Amino acid sequence: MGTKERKERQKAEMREAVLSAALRLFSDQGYEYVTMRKIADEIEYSVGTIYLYFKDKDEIFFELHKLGFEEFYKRQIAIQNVKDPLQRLKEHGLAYIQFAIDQPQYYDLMFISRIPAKTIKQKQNWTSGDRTYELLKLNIVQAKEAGYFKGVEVEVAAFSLWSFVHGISSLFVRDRLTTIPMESVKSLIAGSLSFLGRAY
Amino acid sequence: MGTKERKERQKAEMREAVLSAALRLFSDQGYEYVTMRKIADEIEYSVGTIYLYFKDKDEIFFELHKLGFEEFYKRQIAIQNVKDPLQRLKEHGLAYIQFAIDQPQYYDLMFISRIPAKTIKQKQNWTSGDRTYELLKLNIVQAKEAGYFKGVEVEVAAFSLWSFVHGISSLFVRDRLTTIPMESVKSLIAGSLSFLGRAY
Amino acid sequence: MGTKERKERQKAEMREAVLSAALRLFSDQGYEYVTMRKIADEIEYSVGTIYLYFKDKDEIFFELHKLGFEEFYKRQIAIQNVKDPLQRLKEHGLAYIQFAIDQPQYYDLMFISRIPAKTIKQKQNWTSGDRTYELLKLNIVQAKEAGYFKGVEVEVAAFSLWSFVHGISSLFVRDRLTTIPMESVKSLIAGSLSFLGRAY
Amino acid sequence: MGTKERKERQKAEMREAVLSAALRLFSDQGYEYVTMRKIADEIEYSVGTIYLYFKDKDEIFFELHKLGFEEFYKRQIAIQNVKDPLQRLKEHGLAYIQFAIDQPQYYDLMFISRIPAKTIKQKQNWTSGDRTYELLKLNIVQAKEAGYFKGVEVEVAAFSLWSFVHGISSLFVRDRLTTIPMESVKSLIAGSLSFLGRAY
DNA sequence: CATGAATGAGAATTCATTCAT
DNA sequence: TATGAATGAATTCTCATTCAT
Repeated sequence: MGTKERKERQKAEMREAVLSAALRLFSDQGYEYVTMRKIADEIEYSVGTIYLYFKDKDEIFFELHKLGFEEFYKRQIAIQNVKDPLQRLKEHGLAYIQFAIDQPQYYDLMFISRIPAKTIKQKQNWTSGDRTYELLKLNIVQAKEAGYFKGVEVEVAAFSLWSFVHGISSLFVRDRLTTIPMESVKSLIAGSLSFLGRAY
Repeated sequence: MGTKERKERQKAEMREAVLSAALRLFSDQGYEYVTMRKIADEIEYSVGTIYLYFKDKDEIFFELHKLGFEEFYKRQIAIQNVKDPLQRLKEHGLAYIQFAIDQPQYYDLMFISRIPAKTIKQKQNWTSGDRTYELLKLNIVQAKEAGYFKGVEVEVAAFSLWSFVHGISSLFVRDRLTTIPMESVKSLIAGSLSFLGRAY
Repeated sequence: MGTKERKERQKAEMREAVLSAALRLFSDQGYEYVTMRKIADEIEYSVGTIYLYFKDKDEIFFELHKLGFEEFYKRQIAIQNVKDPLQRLKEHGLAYIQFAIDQPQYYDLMFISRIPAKTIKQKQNWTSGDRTYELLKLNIVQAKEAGYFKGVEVEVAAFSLWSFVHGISSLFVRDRLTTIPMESVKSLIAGSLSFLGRAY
Repeated sequence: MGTKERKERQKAEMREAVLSAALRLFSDQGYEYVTMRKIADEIEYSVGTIYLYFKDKDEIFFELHKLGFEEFYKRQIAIQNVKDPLQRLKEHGLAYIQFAIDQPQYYDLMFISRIPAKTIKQKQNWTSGDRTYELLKLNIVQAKEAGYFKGVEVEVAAFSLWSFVHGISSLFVRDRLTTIPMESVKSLIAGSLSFLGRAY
């Protein structure tokens, strides 16, 4: 019977609808502004219905967290097929920032926002964060083998690169670049990345 | 009679007590989770008492904002007497990060947190932020005159440096460095700064 | 299925319950002393529940205002089919006072109480008040045509009659007639009206 | 020693200052708007000081009540020396309305406002109100003896006259006469009184 | 006499969550 | 599955009143 499957698909669709509404609201007005009622209004269901799909408000945000990290890690993996180690490293950084540009709400949620303390289970996500960091270090090691990063410890290089892209991303996501004309932000970012390249 | 003076001192102390409790809570739990009651409990006074010293919740956060930027700018200014342009630039970055390390709660409030939209008066503070950015650019121009940053636009360099120190600071402030043993964080930061120096 | 209808009826009943509790309290204790909690206690629901039916406290009082004026105007209209102009005028006055006697709480709300300044929309209600006044003047004009009110300006007559019935009504509504035995109040009022009739 | 006297005078002056500030605020924005702090600000003393002169907020309004009735009764008495009974009666009504015009805050407080239930002692004031009513009836009796009010019971006539002047006064005090151009209010009132005179 | 500091009680309003239908 | 009704707990803020100085 496909009935079961259909039901599951419907269930999944409903969950997605809730999540995307929550993410939209979150990004529009900030975490504190998202109320269950607003999510319900957004998807045109009653408040109670949401509780059929999610245990509580926290679960919604935990799920968003998870989805964000999945999408994020997927992009990181996609980079790994680039052959040249240095090129791969650059693409890595670009992909990181591109994620922040494409999905600022997720970036905010994942790397900037304070998440309700209750959610300890996040361990799981951080694993995902850690995986990314390990990937970065791996790429640096390989770049070193190819002759780059002479005299720089792997840890130091990894931390530097991460800080750099996170700095750019969070300034972007939190609109701290209002001083700078929006049109030139992209070229500015590109410039910054190549400037950093001088240190390799 | 020093009566009047004493009273004023007491008044100032009370304001300070409220502010420091608020800052502590704010940084622990985020703006939206700090309630007047929590602040009152923290200082062991009744809620109403806070209203004798601050008009409303916003005023407390506005005041913290202001104090933070004052301290921040003071540190920036202190650097300017360093003669060598490159050295000055390095100290500039170090001072920025040092502020985040010494005053993580302020750094959070000033550069990471979403601030209540109401507070428009903040212009004043952002001016302070802008002043700092102008200072950074000035220092870069002077470093260029001394032969550094060849082939790098001032804007690009400024943005890169700012992103870098902000990245480091916010990873530190938001405890994203738990992976890394706390003892080595300092040397890691130093290493990073000198790594970036290779790009000048 | 009458389910929908029943629900709507229930909703209407709840609104009515809130309104009637509010009116009762309002008239007992005055607008400023009626709190949402008191209304809630009165109807034995939680405070929050009231907000499911009314946007805020003001809306409750605005609604009462509206209902009061509707009932009031309905009574005025009913009089208009009396043929004889003088008789009509007398009935007009009687109906006015009768409304105050039947619905002292509404009368209080509509013609005596100070109403929250916010409620500007009241225009709508005052229009209703104005309509009544216009009706009164019309009736006087017609009574004049029938030979009454000789040598008295319409405006003066209208104001006099209005003052008179309002005076009676508000003394009654605000219990200023305690001196007078309640049984004889009615005949007193009747006597007053016929006394005034001598002036026509 | 005049010391004691001076002290008492000062005390009386202070009480007066509080009372007049309270009355001013009361008339500006309504009873509920008068807070102890606002009274204190108005007289430029601290809140606590008021409690040295008045037991609590109620006492202030009770006192105002009393003063109002004293002034009111004084005016009524002043009329009594008019010889002609009818003329005296007319002056009586005029004086009543004039009081409402001169002291709308007092009139409001005394004859319209709901007073906090606590204040039961008001008996005392009502005595004053009663005295006035007795005076009115006395004047009517004397007017009857002079041939007026033929066929009208004293009670009815008294109630009618009182209702009439109270109606006028309260419409005036509560600004229900906005429809009517303020300039013509006075002549309107005069007209009304003489209109009523036709019924004597 | 005068005050400034402090507070408890209470105001309107919001919201996550539950539950009978 | 979906909902609408209901609520308790929490929020910010106000105010009459007390009291040590």
